[in-house]
Amino acid sequence: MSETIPVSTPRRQQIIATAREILEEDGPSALTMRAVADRLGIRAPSLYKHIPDKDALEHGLIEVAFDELGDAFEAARASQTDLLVAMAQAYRRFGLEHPHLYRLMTEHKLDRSRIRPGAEERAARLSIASFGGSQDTARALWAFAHGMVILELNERFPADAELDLAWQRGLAAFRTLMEKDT
Amino acid sequence: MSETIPVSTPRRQQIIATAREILEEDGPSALTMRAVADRLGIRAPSLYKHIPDKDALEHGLIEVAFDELGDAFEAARASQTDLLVAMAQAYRRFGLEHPHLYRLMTEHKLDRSRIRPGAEERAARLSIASFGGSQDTARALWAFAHGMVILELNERFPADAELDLAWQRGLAAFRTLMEKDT
DNA sequence: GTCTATATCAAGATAGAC
DNA sequence: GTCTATCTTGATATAGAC
Repeated sequence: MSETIPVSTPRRQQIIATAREILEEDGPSALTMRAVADRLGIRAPSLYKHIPDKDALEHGLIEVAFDELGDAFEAARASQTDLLVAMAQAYRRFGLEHPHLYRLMTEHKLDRSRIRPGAEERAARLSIASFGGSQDTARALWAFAHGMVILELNERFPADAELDLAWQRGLAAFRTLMEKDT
Repeated sequence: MSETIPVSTPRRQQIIATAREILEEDGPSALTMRAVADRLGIRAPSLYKHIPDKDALEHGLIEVAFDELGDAFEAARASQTDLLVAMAQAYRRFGLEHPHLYRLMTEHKLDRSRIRPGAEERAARLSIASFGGSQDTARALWAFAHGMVILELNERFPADAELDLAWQRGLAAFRTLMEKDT
């Protein structure tokens, strides 16, 4: 017999915000129910009156992340600089400024039934709609951007690699392609 | 007072091979010292006579993975088809055929002091030397390939996405660029 | 909505005997 | 080289009182 827990309450939002602080500051291994409770000044079991389980907590974080990435994309679209460059910069900046959050939202399969419908779609739509390329090209471009961000986060490029230049080369490649695309 | 354990013994290789089976079959959460020992018919503590700790075991797996990826690149270079396409196919195939191994070797920072010097370099050298592009372009291309593989493994593309086409678009983009490169 | 107490589980690793 | 026994740690989650 499982209790029904409302999806959105102030306390729940507070728990997710606290979880986010811990994740961003100390990484995923520090994100435990106990750590969240400690920071809120309560005991871990009390959390379960507000949120069903840890998985729900993580999906709450993913939801927030998609919302903020969407916000970043909207701001980039409004900027006056080259659109492709502006969107790429927004994406890269988000990843570098929120590495643990970025990993959380990209490193695993996503159970879309556990996040608010539309959260992911909005970010995807904003990123794709800006370009003239085909869907296939948009997917390839996303793969490039994700690869650049995650390999940088994982420190896989040589320490002296000029990643700004690698971004430029990649974007130049796709720009050429999209001008030829539908 | 720590015991010195030889880096390469038959038993050690056997342990790593067993660990690989478990990782590939059942994923990282199944890869425990106990599971490895069970499959070998011994007790977990006995493993520590042959390998220092679990981290060493994982780095042994990463080493094997780089060696095999290097082999795949060599085979691709010898093929008669378009080089860029052949290398990309080899990379993608490796990732899809060994998803857990691929994740293990790419998802984290790499402590290069714990793998055999040259293992990573060989794979990198084989992949880069084939192209005429700049280093920056090579890095962008790697990011594209990694992004395509890991997003496919994480099922992030729509189920009906035609990933062959996305690969084609991305490779076409980089090909155009490299023809203009140094 | 919070608490205490507890169930449950599982991991990596060491000591010391044989 | 393998064993048994054990240490140490830490996690998610539930029951039931207040």
